[in-house]
Amino acid sequence: MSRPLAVDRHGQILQTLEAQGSVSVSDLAERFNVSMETIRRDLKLLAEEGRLVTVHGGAHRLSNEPSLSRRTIENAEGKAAIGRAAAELVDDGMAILIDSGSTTLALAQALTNRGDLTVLTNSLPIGLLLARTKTIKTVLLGGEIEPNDEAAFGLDTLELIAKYRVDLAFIGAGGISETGEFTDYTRLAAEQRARMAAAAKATYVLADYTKFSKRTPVPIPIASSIAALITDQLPKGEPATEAAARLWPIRLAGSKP
Amino acid sequence: MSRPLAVDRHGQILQTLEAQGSVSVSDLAERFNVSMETIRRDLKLLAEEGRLVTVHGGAHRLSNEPSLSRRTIENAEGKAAIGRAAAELVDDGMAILIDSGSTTLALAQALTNRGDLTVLTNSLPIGLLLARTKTIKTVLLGGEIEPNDEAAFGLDTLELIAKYRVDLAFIGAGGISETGEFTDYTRLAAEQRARMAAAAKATYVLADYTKFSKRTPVPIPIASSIAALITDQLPKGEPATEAAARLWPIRLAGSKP
DNA sequence: TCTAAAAAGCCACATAAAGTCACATTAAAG
DNA sequence: CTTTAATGTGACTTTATGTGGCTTTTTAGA
Repeated sequence: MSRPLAVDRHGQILQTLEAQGSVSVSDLAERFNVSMETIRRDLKLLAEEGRLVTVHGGAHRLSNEPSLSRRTIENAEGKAAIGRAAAELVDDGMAILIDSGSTTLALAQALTNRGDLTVLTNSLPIGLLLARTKTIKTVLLGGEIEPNDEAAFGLDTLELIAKYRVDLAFIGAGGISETGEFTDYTRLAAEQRARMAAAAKATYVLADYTKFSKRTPVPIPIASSIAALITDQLPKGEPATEAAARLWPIRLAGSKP
Repeated sequence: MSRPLAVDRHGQILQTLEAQGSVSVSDLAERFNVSMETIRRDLKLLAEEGRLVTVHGGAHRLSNEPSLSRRTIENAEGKAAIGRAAAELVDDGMAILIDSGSTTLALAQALTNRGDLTVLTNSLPIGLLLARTKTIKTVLLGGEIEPNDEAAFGLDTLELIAKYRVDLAFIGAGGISETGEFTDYTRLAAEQRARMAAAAKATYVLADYTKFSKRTPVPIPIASSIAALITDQLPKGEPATEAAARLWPIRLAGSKP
């Protein structure tokens, strides 16, 4: 008795996955008239090839598509406006430093059609994005990668930052405290952002309006002054809003280009 | 007794393949009234001509859609096999170093379902891929990004490499010389790969068969010895093949260790 | 929140289909 | 009539799949 080709099954599994987003082991077993074990072996194989990810009970397609990672960003429009506003501050020939984060990623996207720039970043998505332009010289500040940020943090990163001097630094923040200070989730991240600021002649903080209502534990110890906070809107009623306005110059990014 | 022409059979096999995407050995044997062995010989021949790819039980046409990211990768199947073979050398708890390149990316893909590993890499796609697993601790060896490799090279990278010691290093190569040495495109890349090897207790070179016919200008000055060259097949007639086989132990991916 | 049943996963083993290789056979070519 | 290329055959190896026992995860109910 001849046996149906396993590759056909694999192809159809991937095709189904493409259409439906996810598949279950039991459905596939029934559909192809094979045992669940066989389907599991198929999925395991395809997962090893990086064509899907297995989950309990089945598999789903990998969410590597840039559309998805962008789709999940909170307040994407506001962040894009901030990114465009920040990009206007960057002149040709400058060396700049871009911190990790979704807001700073928007800045990087606004810079992709530029040339003659040197950009230092600890963010993998930003580094990859800018390197692909082939016109922007990109330096990745390496170190241990924090999976949630998809960026490098740690001793190595701090040492690398110390080796460079840039014209501008664009840093993010985890939140803004009632006293108007920028705060972060961890001591390390806060220190690293402070060092980034110290390596630049001028530092801009990029934070969209959602940050005004977020409280994170560690203040970022910024020694030098901040050139400005760039944000999209100032929420009224938040104590952080007025306190920050007293401490730093604020630039409001125009929403539409 | 007259015998039907083999070329006619070959043509019809390819035609069927074009229409159906895949064919099985047993179907073809029945259809042409020849033995399975004959069909296998046909498929093997056509596969060597690059007109189809054989799979267990039959064959399928190549130009399908091998996923968006790996579409442009030459000899993706061979590289995937090398990646899987290399992944078998990695035990839980190890710290390993993975060089940039499409072959080493295949290794990273084969490692995505693993945990309890520390991986150092200078490649952005590899770093991003492994960081997203959230189970593999990833360290990005930063530096200036080479757009074509999407990986970091340079003084910073060299200094970072020097700070680490790993169990295994997996490095790529631009080509293999007539004397069996591994070669690279630039002096810097060659030096960096040598330093990677020096940071590891054991070093494996991953190079698929296409490298045996590529000549690049700079030999990689590997001081310590190479544990093995992992490749998918050894092209006959290439002077590099025999020379390399005399210099290094060779592991063929797909065969047993 | 805890607990037990159900579902899913994993592993080792069994088996049949598929593959490989050496050698025999046969048709075509010289 | 020999030589050669293609094909078939049979022994053996490898691969794919199924099965059953056991563990892990999920779900539902107390």
